[in-house]
Amino acid sequence: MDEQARILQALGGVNLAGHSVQGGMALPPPHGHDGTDGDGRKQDIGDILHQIMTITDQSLDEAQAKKHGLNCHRMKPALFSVLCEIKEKTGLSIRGAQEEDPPDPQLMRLDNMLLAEGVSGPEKGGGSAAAAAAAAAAGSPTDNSIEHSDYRAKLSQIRQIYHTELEKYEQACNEFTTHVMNLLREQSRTRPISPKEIERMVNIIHRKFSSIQMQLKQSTCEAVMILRSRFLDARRKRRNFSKQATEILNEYFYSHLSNPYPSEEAKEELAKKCSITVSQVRQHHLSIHQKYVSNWFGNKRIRYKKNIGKFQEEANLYAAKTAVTAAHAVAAAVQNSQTNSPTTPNSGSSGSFNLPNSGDLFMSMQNLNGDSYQGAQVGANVQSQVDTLRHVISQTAGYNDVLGGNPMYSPHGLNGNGGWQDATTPSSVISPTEGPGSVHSDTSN
DNA sequence: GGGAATGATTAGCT
DNA sequence: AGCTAATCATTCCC
Repeated sequence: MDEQARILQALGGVNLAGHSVQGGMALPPPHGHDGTDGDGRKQDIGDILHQIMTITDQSLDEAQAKKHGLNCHRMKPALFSVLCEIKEKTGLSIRGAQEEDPPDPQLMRLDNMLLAEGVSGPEKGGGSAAAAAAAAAAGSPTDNSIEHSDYRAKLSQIRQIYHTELEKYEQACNEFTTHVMNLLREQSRTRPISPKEIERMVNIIHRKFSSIQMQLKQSTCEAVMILRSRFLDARRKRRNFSKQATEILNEYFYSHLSNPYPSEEAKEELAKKCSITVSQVRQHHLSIHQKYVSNWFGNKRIRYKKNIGKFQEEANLYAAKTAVTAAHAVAAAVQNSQTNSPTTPNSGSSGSFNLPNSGDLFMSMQNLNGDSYQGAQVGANVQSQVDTLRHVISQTAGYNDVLGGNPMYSPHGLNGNGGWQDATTPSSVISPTEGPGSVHSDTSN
């Protein structure tokens, strides 16, 4: 500051102290001093300075004329360099404060969300399978897809608006920026403006515009959320599976009671069988139908475990149902085994039962489960078949002992440590050992 | 209308 | 990544 004043004083006796040069503040006209003619030159310089300082306050035409006049002034080069020097000194304090601000977390959140919702990202291919990833709405395929297309139409509407607006903003921003830059560059011939300053100004402009963009993004997000809650939060709007589907799932569940964890393939198969036949959309790597199945099994397991007593009847029902099939299959298998060599990995050769074709019983289990569960798992599957058979046998009475007496029977599907086993320990469901009739004696906790 | 049933979602765990 | 357990939200059924 002092220095600035000193320089100016030396130059023309005009005291600038306390005034920001770049601020473009108008100074009181210097001729307020007594116009002692002794210094025409001083007066002259004062005038020039004053003109420079107030150049931004004038109308364009006026300024243009003045500028021209200034540029032609003989003292201009000297004055200009001095001003540049001053500027350099004062400029130091200005810059350095805010260079690169870190990305705004809120903005990032908005961006992420827009991307996730498919608003800001690349256009999703019109392919039939593509767009629907987000929409995991339950329900029948038909109204599902109707809701879908409706949703997608609305979403793309939003998307379009968003993009045109964004483009508009960007364009406006660019226009404004170049305009300001031109202006500043133009002025920099008259008053000292460093490129850095121009850059700074551009940054300020960009920041302003991006805050406007943020508003756009925010309202877009809001719109999407509303849309979502209207349509897709039909995610929560559940719909019961068809009776048939539940039946199929229950069949699988109770016939695999000792290990009701369908493999991925089994899930897919089940989903297919349950006629949830919308296009296969991959979520993560799980088809949404598998997800339905997974949900179902998750719920089923937990609810069964929580209150086995309540499900007893159902268990019996399905066990009987499937066991009939099983029995047939076994019968056929026995016949076959006399001619064909057994093909299954004989895990444990459980008792007198040879179940070479057990895999056919429930949706070709060999393929479904054998692959991923292997070893012990195969044992578990065989086990489950045996469970079913035992159950039905005990119910139809008469054959209790064929299998019943075998104490090694308790399932060993996973292990003993608190997993599914504890709760399902079959004695409750299948209870041949408890003697006939006591099947239902098992009450809740 | 109200409770039971049930599909979906979530946090937390492994 | 898949599971359990708790919970939410809707539908079913009396």
